[in-house]
Amino acid sequence: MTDGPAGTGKPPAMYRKVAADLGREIGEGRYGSGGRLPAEGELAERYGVSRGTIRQAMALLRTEGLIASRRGTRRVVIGSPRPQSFGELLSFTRWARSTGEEPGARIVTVETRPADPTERDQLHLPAGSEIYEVRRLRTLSGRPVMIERTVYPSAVGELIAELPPDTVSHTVALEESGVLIADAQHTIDLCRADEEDARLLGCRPGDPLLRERRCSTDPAGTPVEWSEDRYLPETVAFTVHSSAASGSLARRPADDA
Amino acid sequence: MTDGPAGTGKPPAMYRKVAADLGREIGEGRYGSGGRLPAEGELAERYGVSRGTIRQAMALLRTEGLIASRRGTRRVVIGSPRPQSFGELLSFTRWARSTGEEPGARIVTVETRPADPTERDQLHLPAGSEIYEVRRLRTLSGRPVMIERTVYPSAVGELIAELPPDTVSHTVALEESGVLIADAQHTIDLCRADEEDARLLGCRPGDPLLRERRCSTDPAGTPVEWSEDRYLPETVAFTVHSSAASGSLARRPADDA
DNA sequence: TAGTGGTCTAGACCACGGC
DNA sequence: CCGTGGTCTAGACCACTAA
Repeated sequence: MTDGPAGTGKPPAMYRKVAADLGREIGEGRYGSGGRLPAEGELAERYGVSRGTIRQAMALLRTEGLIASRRGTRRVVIGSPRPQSFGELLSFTRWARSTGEEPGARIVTVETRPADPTERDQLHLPAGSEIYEVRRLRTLSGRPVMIERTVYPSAVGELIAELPPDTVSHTVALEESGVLIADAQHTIDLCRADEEDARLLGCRPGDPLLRERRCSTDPAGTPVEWSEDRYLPETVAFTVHSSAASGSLARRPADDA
Repeated sequence: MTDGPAGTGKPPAMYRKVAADLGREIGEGRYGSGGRLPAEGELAERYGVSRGTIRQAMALLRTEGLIASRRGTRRVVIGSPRPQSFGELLSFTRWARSTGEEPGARIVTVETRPADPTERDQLHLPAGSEIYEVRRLRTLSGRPVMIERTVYPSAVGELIAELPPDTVSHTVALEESGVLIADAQHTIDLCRADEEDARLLGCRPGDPLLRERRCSTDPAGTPVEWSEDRYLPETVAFTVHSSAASGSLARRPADDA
């Protein structure tokens, strides 16, 4: 919830502290659902900062879908704090732990091969580039829930290949190697289990799966991974906030890829 | 793409114009994929505005997933402009038209009844409140693709009930009545077709459908609609951008509701 | 009318990246 | 080292809401 940029040890900016405070207070119900927040000026005085800093904090809370605002009236609470940070979105492991489940991973295949056209496009790679592909079966408390098929550009893949085979969280391992993820573009739709999916997940070929495809980039805008995750239904749902002010969700015609 | 607050006739703010310009230029490939944008100072001079205004524009482009930024280097292009505005996300009709398809709607049922607990919770209604429920079959060029089940609080429902029965876009009609939507919270998962879904969509009961549930609020934070849309697979996918700076997407344990 | 958020300015200092 | 974006300040004026 309203946490700073992924695990960098920097002292957080003031506006992040303010946003975190307000987010916590909103979660505690201090303002009630639909209640009004203090005015910008009042908060500026309370924290001893300028109005601009308060407004930065408010902008954060707004993109998180916690508050709505218009000219003329105080800001209004419209949501609860996300229990989930960006890190927990990208890392199955972190997400599972935050829900109290025990995450697991079983490597199915690891290979290096030339990137196909889709992979080259997603990862911004020139023709003929080699990529690393890792397929894993992910489990929650021992129960299979998802097939993860991740493609890394070779520079990143080499880091992955050196990990101990029992490493549960590749994302966390990459962070510890200095590979941070700053942005991701996701596509969510429905697909059918193939023979391999069915064997590993314990369902039948052709059974429907919830699919999330994702391309993640580092702070410099360089693609770091391209992943396709296939979930058993009844295990996860995705939630999104969108607003007229920013709008990060879109619908699009069904896939072809 | 980078458009102003839903169809209000106000002259757009300067930072929105700058963002729209840059978004268009990015779409035209002027900076290339992975290319660098002009520096803040250069843009401030070019547009004759202060650095703060340019930074507001950049913040917009950033939440849209178009650019990445870090201290020390110029901003980098990481995406293409969304072909889809917030309006096209909320309105099936507008979305369909923007893709060149002909949207249709067939009313299945309209009723008023007391809100159930889930509906009261989503719409912030007190116990005993009446709601309007509208079920419609949505089509693309005559082909059934989605079942829409929308619940409105009575004040909004009364407006809907007065519409001509052949009104295709309820969302647009509401806007014209002054009911604007500013924020929405979405949940995307997979569900199974019931008897009614199957009959209307031309599939079999139990067949998998892609489900989007949505609660939309007006600029004051008041809930305006609570909708559950069930799409035939192979007709749509959802795309989301998320970033460490803001993060509007989350994963959550499967549903119960 | 008084209070509020939306927009914008013109500065300042700092942290980081790349040369 | 210099250029860049990140953070913050202290003002200003306006548009809108609610009393």
